[in-house]
Amino acid sequence: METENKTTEYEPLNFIEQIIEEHNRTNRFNKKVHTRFPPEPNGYLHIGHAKSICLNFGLAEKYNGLTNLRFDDTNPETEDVEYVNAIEEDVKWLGFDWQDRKFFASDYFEQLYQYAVQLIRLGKAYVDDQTAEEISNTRGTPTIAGKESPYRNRSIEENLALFEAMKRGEVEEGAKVLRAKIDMASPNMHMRDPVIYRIKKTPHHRTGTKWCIYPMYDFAHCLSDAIEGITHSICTLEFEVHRPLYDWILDQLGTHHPQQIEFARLNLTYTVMSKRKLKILVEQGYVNGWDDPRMPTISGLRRRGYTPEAIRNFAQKIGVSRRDTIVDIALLEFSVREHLNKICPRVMAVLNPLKVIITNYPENQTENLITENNPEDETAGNRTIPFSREIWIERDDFMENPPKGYFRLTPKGMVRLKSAYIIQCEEVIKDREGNIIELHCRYFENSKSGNDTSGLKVKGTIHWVSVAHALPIEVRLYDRLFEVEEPEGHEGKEFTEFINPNSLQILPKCFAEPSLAKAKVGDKFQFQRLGYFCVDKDSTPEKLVFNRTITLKDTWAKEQKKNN
RNA sequence: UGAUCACUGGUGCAAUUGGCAGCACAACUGAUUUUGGUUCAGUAAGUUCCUGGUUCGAGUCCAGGGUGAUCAACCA
Repeated sequence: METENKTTEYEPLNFIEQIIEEHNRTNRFNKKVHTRFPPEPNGYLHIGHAKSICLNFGLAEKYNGLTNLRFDDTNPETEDVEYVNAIEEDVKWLGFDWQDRKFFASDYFEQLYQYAVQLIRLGKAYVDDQTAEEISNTRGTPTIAGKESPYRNRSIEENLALFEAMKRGEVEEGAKVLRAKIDMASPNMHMRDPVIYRIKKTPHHRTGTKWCIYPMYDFAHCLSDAIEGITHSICTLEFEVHRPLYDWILDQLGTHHPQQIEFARLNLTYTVMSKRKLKILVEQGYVNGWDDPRMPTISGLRRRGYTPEAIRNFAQKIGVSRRDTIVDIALLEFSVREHLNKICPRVMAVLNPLKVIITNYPENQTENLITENNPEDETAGNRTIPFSREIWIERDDFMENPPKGYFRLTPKGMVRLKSAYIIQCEEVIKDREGNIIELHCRYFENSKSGNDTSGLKVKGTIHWVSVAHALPIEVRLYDRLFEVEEPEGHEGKEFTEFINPNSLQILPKCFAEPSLAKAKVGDKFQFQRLGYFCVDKDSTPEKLVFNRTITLKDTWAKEQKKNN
């Protein structure tokens, strides 16, 4: 019984929040927090971006600030509106709102140009006529200083005239660039007179052919942040070595000066995350598009049946730090299960059907049995399910020679049909090859769920679907896309060599209870005892297609695996 | 052989900033259960990378070492 004061509420802050609170203490940004999420519209967002989105919007929310959505569209060769739209949809779906603050770096091309002119006037930038190769060759290495360009000391007037000519399109692509004049001997390669403008005579998806010079990331990003009044410019660790340049440009130009803060990008076991590798998966046909449910893209996760809440909770749980780490995908899976368990109605569906004939049940009788929709949610209510003489059960739920501890159906064994009766297996019917094709069972009329006077005690309860009322459905089972925890970085081996050949299993002939007939694309259910499933967009009026989002935890399967 | 940044149970993050190393996931027991789910109770798991220093006291500060990551596109 020590001092109780230890338990006074103290919410630990992550390192970014600590920085923000320090800024607030010292009044660096007038106690304001204004972040931004700055994707380049050249690909689809993935779960790693989700971490960044949750961070940026979450921080602003916590400190009563704002977050801008800004497309970093300074390279017309790779960017497209298609991506702009997809990105907006994904951010919205995750539950974040940038209100009227959707911006584009291309909105600032004129201002950025003026800033570049100002830099030239300050004698801090020059036009270089060297080729890309020459620039590269004279940059030096981390241990050897670079060589100054022969064009480095042109007069301000000449630089101004040349840059103007570049802007007017009078210079060939690649013939000249604008470089910041910093220090060719800097131990930081990014400070060795970085290129800040290059000529590209490619139409831009928003500005068309108005511009033929485009700012480089380092020049455009810091100034876009400054223009928007960003306070905390949060980016990933690889930009850490860019920070001196970020600061240098803003210092020279004397603008508003946000604080760049770097954090470690998300890595997940059994997953690849780089845009380049995801692109390979799509383009080489390892998956069926960017929204394939096996992809770690936001659109893939959405189609797979993940919820925004699950992803946000996941982002919360993994935290944020500056260490290069790899998060166990089990944590993501835990997050979906946790949320889906709360919200999903329970239904019955049989994936690998085995027919059971209840020999002592009247031939043309149908009973409507009552069952609860969700034991986790009292308000979810009940529904009825039809029961009749012939039912489908899961093939796995019957074993002729069961291992110890198996408590489903066995020859002469008894089992409870969920929300229905206890049955006993009396006869196993096989075909000529010895495959089990049918089970003959009897049921105990007085064992009806909710009204059981049989006194029978059974260990197992299994799910079932009435044959006469069954709704045929297609089910797609997904497993991890890779067979190893870390598919990347194996010497002499491509990450594609680790692809799990069984990551997708299509079951075209499954049966669901009839209540599912009115399910719509995106609807989510727990198929009792099997997992969480959602209706895929490939569904047709004739046939619903379900994606398995994630299995239920299965301690029995785990035990069996161990015993193998 | 350069610069910068990181090292805390298997994994990811904490430790009220110098005061008894804790949470979650994963793992393992058991109870409950008409889902082998959920829930509940519990167990195990750490030389806080190493060595030294400062201090009454170091995961935290200092020095040296080790390991890892990042950086040499007219990509972002």
